[in-house]
Amino acid sequence: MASTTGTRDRILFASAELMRRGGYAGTGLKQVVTASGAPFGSLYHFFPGGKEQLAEEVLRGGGSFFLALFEHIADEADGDVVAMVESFFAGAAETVRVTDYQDACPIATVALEVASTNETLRSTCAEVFTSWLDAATRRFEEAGIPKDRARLLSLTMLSALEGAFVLARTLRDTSALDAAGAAMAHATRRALADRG
Amino acid sequence: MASTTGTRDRILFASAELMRRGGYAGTGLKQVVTASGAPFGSLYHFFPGGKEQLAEEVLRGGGSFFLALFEHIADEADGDVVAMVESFFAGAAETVRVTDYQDACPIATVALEVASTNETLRSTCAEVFTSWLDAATRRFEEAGIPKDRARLLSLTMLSALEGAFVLARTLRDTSALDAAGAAMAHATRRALADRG
DNA sequence: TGGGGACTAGATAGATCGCTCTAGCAAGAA
DNA sequence: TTCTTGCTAGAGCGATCTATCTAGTCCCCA
Repeated sequence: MASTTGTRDRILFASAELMRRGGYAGTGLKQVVTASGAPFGSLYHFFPGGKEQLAEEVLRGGGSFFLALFEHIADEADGDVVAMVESFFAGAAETVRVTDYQDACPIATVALEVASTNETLRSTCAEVFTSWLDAATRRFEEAGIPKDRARLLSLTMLSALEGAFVLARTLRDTSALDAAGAAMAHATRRALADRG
Repeated sequence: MASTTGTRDRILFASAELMRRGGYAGTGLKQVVTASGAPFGSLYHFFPGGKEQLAEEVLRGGGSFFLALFEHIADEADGDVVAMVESFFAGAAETVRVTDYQDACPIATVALEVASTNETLRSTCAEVFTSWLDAATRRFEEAGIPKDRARLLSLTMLSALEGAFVLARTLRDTSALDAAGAAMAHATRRALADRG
């Protein structure tokens, strides 16, 4: 049924936006039903596991979306991993600006909040981050960078991206993303130059 | 009065720990009084502005502490900014490990959470981040790196640190901090080599 | 046409939230 | 002593939280 999927998706979409911006504890289920226009009963019909299940699906959904975005940018760069990195950071900066410094990483806000307080959600976030790291590592390896080096480069790149998101949202300024992007492009260039 | 200051500080200390780990919305005032052992009445005696004032002081306190830590490490490195960067990331990784992946950046969890939901606390976080960036920029400049370049390097370094904290806490693994630290040490070396 | 599953709708429970209030205690000042 | 000030102590307010529960509606299919 079309409306069935619609309601469930509207709940997920609204939750994703609210949690990405305000965190897990900061997002109330009342807010979710109001923002999504869905009836309260539907929330527990589609997500019998309650708020935690809802958050889990939001995290996985955001993870898949971001992964797909990365793969798309990587495909477009067509093997040029330096261009890929530059394009990825530039796109991130653009998104942050366009959304008035509200939308950055889909899971980081929740990830930090639940890391010490909710083991289920922490491990979900860990899986998502790992899927991103695996994707980036694969692209770097395909460009000829040795496996270990590619992994370190991916860790560094994702760290720089996540941290720049924190600074950008807080300072309302994308210069951290610009600086981090330039530095990561150079690190990638160096890794390419070092390859055998 | 000694006990006066003691109670106030105990409230601040307990709040700092709880908010650093669980965020602003995720930390209840009941939790704070329980953890600190302070009576509820004292909380509003010392912090008449309520939870928001408490958070503001927690953020500023954490900011000062972290700044002092950075300055201490910078002093110990005695002008060698590469050693300073390496020592800073290594110390961060050590702290994260020792606290079982609970204590990393004192303000990042709250910063992400309030960036879009509480303008007062967002700007407090912005001031703290700016104070750190200023301190780092000054150290890089003193090592002979031109002002603009020093600023970009500081932005990149803080981004990498904050993001590596996110990954470390979520993945329960400090390899992001190790990778980011090595990359930032190299970026610093390069900035030094480029100087006039 | 009638039965059944999917979904809507919202009242309500029970706990917890931030916060206010009053009362009392301890110690220095007059 | 007596008064004042700073702090302790916790009951309790109204609001909001997550979650449950019962009814009712809709539509497909037999």
